[in-house]
Amino acid sequence: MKPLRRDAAENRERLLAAANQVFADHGLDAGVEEVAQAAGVGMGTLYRRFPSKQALIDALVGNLRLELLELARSAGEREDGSGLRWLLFAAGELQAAQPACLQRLWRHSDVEPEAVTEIRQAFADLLADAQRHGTVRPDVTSTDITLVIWSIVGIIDTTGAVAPTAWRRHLELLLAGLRPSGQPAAGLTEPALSPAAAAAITG
Amino acid sequence: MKPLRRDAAENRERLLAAANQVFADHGLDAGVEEVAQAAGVGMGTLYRRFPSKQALIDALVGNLRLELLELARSAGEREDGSGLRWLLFAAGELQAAQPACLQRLWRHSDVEPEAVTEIRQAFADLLADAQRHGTVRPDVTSTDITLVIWSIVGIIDTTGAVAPTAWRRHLELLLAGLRPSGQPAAGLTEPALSPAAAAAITG
DNA sequence: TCGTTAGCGGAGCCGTCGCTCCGCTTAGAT
DNA sequence: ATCTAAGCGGAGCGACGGCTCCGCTAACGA
Repeated sequence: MKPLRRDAAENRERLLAAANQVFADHGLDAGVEEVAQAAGVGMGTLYRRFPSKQALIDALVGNLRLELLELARSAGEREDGSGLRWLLFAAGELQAAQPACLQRLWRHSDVEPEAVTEIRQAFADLLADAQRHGTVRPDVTSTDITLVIWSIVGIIDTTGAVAPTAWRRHLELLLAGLRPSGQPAAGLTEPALSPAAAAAITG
Repeated sequence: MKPLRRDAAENRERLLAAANQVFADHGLDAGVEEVAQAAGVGMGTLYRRFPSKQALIDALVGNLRLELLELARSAGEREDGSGLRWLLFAAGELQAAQPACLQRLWRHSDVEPEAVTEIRQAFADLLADAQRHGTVRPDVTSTDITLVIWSIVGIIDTTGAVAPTAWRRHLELLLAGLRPSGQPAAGLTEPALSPAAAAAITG
């Protein structure tokens, strides 16, 4: 595998950035021509670098999965039981910042599969850790954490364009649901979604 | 507006049922021809009854909104503070049973808009009621309930095909997050999603 | 029973979008 | 400075999906 010519490598990066932007703005249904134009290159260039639109999307998904893996590893270094909460918020930030391929991120897709399993394992370990520290109620399982992630994805997908931080409020409430009996509810730091914003989405 | 001929009316119903089925199975991207075949009618019949694919979808959305309005009204009759919880579960059941146009249900769309506002008002009233009864913590606002609904939609959208009741577990945890400080956490009645099912979705 | 007309089916039209092809350009080695 | 092959752009091809059109059928009032 010879290294790419300098201009070609630069165009590749531009394409990825443009695709991220375009798909985030107009959804994955956006046309490839729009991506090429946003990157300032021709269709030929796009298809020389990525054999299909799907491959382009996969590249974005792969990058995102690797970034998430990074986060999962740093979360694992925390030993005080706060890693789970930290990782959930960090993952939320990442996803809210790059909402282009959210669905694909957590659905069956062959890119970087080992990253996904390692991330899942990290979440399981962090959950056990939190339960050991008494931060999370004992009847919660690791698939419940998966549900938490999926729900955040759904919230970002719905509200992201209008209220990019609304997912935090949702996550805070959800984490409150994971607290053991007897613990007082933590105050909510993220302000509630404004009714106007909600109306803008629901119509 | 003259009433439809008997066979025509029957075909209209068949089309709605078929569309619901097909869209639920293959998403809204499913072709109109598939819908027509599932209904056992020709394309002409479909387009005589519904001027566009969008109109067909809107009809489904409208029906769902009206059914939901029904539920919201019955929930309002409960005066013991349990209406909110009841309505959330009832709405979840309805949505899980008819996942065809879930996204459109709660997004800007001009069909039956007054139903949507009435439903939203009902949720707000039920929330106030629950807070008066001390079932829900006081710092929760009505847009938080909107977030709850959106998150359920997201969960059903993700897990519906593999685990049609997983959303209940999620809702139970979320409701636990709404409980005031000091109240013990209610036990979870819905079993956790199996790791195998989760893996089937995430890959 | 008979006539009228709403209703029916499905081949095909047309716009869209993913993708390819090929003649020109230019980075980078010698 | 020169050469060459990797890279480039964008017109255009083919497939697909929403929608239309028109000759035939049958519901239903008289």
